[in-house]
Amino acid sequence: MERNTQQRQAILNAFDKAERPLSIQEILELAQDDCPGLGIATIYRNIKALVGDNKLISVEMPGGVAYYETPGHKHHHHFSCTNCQKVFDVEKCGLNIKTLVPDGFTLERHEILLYGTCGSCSR
Amino acid sequence: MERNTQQRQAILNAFDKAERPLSIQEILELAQDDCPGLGIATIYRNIKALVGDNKLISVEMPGGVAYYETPGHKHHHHFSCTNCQKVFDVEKCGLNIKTLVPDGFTLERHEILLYGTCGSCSR
DNA sequence: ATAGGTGCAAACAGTTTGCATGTAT
DNA sequence: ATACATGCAAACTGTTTGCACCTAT
Repeated sequence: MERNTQQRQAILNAFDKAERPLSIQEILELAQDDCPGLGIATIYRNIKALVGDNKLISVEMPGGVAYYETPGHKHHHHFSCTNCQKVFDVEKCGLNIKTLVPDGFTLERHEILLYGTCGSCSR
Repeated sequence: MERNTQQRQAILNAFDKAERPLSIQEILELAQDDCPGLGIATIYRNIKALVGDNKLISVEMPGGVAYYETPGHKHHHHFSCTNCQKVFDVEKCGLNIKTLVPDGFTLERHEILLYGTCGSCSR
């Protein structure tokens, strides 16, 4: 992943436009606005390379759908709208997760998933 | 889902034996001990029916793999071992999740996923 | 006896890969 | 010029479905 192709630009631009975690399908649709004809295989290849380079982070949400977001945010979690299926960042954390870990287990990381309806869908 | 078939017995028995959330593949392997020749389609059909009847609950874990567990536990969360891939219940919760929800969003439920190594793999 | 369940194989959906062509350097 | 990236189509993997046969009731 070294060249600066139109396709790769369009993919990164999708994240700038959206400002929230995106699924593969969402990335495809947004990036095709900039780059018609962009193929799904190119999305998968670029996303995999970008995740490998730590230029994107994957957020695996239930339902078997992976979302991706740009790194550099501070520690945060995710809210999944059960109506529109969009995923949003939740900036706060501050919970004492360590109290949950069973004896003998070693905690590496944690994820908190919130489900409900987002601002637009709650109205 | 009304009949009490050998296959269905073997599937439910797998959960009794395991006492932890199981993936489709884990269910298949355990249930085939009791019922050789059991087909994967039967697992999917039974699991879907049992979840529909609230006789099983699905726990969607990252990586696109769904786990299933018996209901009736109190509110709890899950620990996923990054070494052996097994999923364990975490009985405690008691965190104040509501403080995380953004303004205008409506929270329906939450899931906390812990990742690390389990008791056996930490040794 | 018969409605519902099973196993197999085919169908599907999402993801990955091989290959000839295109393009950024 | 050339090595890397793309688009297409084929291959794969996990899940679902159609259908003839089987079995619990």
